[in-house]
Amino acid sequence: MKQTKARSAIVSFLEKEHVPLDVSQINNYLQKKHIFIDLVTIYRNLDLFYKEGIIDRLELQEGKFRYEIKHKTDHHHLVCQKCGRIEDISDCNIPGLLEDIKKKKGFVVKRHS
Amino acid sequence: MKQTKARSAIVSFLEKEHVPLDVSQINNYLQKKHIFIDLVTIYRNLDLFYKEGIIDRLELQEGKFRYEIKHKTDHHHLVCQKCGRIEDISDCNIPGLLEDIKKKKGFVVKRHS
DNA sequence: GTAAGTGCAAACTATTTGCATAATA
DNA sequence: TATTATGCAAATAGTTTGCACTTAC
Repeated sequence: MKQTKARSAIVSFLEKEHVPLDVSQINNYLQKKHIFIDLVTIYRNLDLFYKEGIIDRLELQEGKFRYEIKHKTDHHHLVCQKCGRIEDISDCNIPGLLEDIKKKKGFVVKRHS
Repeated sequence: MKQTKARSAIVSFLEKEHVPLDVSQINNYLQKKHIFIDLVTIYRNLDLFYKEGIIDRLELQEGKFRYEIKHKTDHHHLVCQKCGRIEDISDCNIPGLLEDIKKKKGFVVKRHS
């Protein structure tokens, strides 16, 4: 993977923010910083980062994807219905649940949301 | 809410199937049964059913919504990466988790996925 | 009869693809 | 220089809206 202006800018924005961002938020931020990157390039790089396991991609019932730098610890998101604020929760005993699922349902969970 | 051919057909299909269906699956089924309902009408009725609490709406990381008749018991979905089969899991102690979230984070969970 | 539902056309949002040009290693 | 990345245009998928016509109650 080559290092480019587009990639550095996108990754460092995702690292700075700690909430899941959608493509238009990323685009607006870059424009404000006078870093001009085509929307298509943003999409392509987010796909790449996602496939490489650098970022997570999630849906929060909005009909679009959001992206965030992969945390060390697994977690989920709380979204305030009034102000849209997003917070993390990380103590849901996911590993125990995944083990249960494997035993009871025979599914090995590769990814969840 | 008035009873119409479109609504009966959509609800009875959702009741018959027990997996979350997307709009094109619903549309294909209706066409096969020679029940001709505009896509827009399907969308409008699914929105209505969702707002009325008759059905659930979920996203399974596909970039689109799926709908299913609201179960009595809360549950989540296992999606097979190879064949796309969807199964339910219902024993994840969600009520306990929601109680924890209220205490620890101050969020009252109205809806989750 | 009147309010609510539907179809059709068109718009809109999110995302993807093709191809020629440009930049990285 | 060879490969990979980017920009621009255009296409596609999913969903929503406006408006005139139709149907349920």
